[in-house]
Amino acid sequence: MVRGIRALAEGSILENVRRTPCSCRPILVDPPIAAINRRAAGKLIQQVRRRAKRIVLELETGDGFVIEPRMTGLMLVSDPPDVGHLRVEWLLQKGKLRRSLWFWDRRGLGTVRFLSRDHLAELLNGSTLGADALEMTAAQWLAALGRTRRAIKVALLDQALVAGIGNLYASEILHLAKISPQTQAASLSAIRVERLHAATQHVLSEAIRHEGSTLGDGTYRNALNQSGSYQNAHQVYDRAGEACPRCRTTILRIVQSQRSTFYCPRCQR
DNA sequence: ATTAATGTTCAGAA
DNA sequence: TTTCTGAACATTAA
Repeated sequence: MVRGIRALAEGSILENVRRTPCSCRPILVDPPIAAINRRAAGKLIQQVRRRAKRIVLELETGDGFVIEPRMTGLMLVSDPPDVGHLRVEWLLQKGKLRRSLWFWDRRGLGTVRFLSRDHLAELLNGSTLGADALEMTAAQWLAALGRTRRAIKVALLDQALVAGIGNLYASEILHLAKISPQTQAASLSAIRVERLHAATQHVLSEAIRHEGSTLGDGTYRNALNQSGSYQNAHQVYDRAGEACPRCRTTILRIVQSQRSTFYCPRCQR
C-alpha cells in the first residue's frame, strides 16, 4: 500500500480531507474531520511510510495521519473496488495536478487518526508496538519470545512482541520454519528462533514483492485496485484437507485465540 | 433462516 | 502482571 501511494502522496499539498458520502456506517476518524482540517489543510505531505501494519502520512509540520486498514481496508490512488465502501478522501494538489487518495474499507473496522508530532513519535518509537518484524535481529526475536508463555502462533500475532505479522502470514511463516504452531514460544531453542527469524524475513518480503495475498473473496488490492499474487505461494493457509507441499501429509486447521491456524502435523514440530 | 467464518485491534474480565 | 473473551462491522458460505 505504501509503495503504491508514495509517488502520488509524497510532495503533494493536502487541500483537505473528507468523509465520502457512502451509505455505510462511518469508520473511526479521530479527531473529527473539521479539527483535522484546521491543522492539516494546506500542508505538505513530506513522507509516506509503514510502521508494522500501519500507514503513516507525515506532514511538513511533523504531525501526521496514521491509517490502520485492519481486516479489509485499502489505500487507493484510483478505481475503488466499489464506490459503496469508500470511506475517506484526501484531496491532493501537486503542481497543477489535483488528485485524490482514498481509504476504502468493506467491513469498516479500519481507522484513520491524525496525531501531533509528539504522539506520532510515540507511536513510531514507543512501546505499544514491538520492533518491526522485518527490521528485527535474531537476538531481538529471542528476547521477545522469551517474555511469554503462549503458543508461538499466538505470540506471533501479538503486535507488542513482534509488530507486523498477521494471521495468514503467521501460518505460512511457521510452516517454512518447520515449527508447530502449538509450541510454547519461550521453549524454542535459539536455533529454532533463528529459523523463525529467517522464515519471517522470507515470507514477508516475498509477500510484499508479490503485492500481497488476494484471497477468495478478492478483497485485498494494491493501490491501483489490482490483485496481489502471493496467494499462489501459500503452502498451508486455507488449505485444510489438502496435502502438505513438502511431505504430502494432510494439512490441519485448528483454532487458537479464536483465529484459524493451518499447519502440517508432520513437518512442523 | 441461522450460524460461523473472514486478512484486526482493544477494553475489560479472568 | 499476563492472557483470554467478546465486540466493533459487512459479507459470504455452510
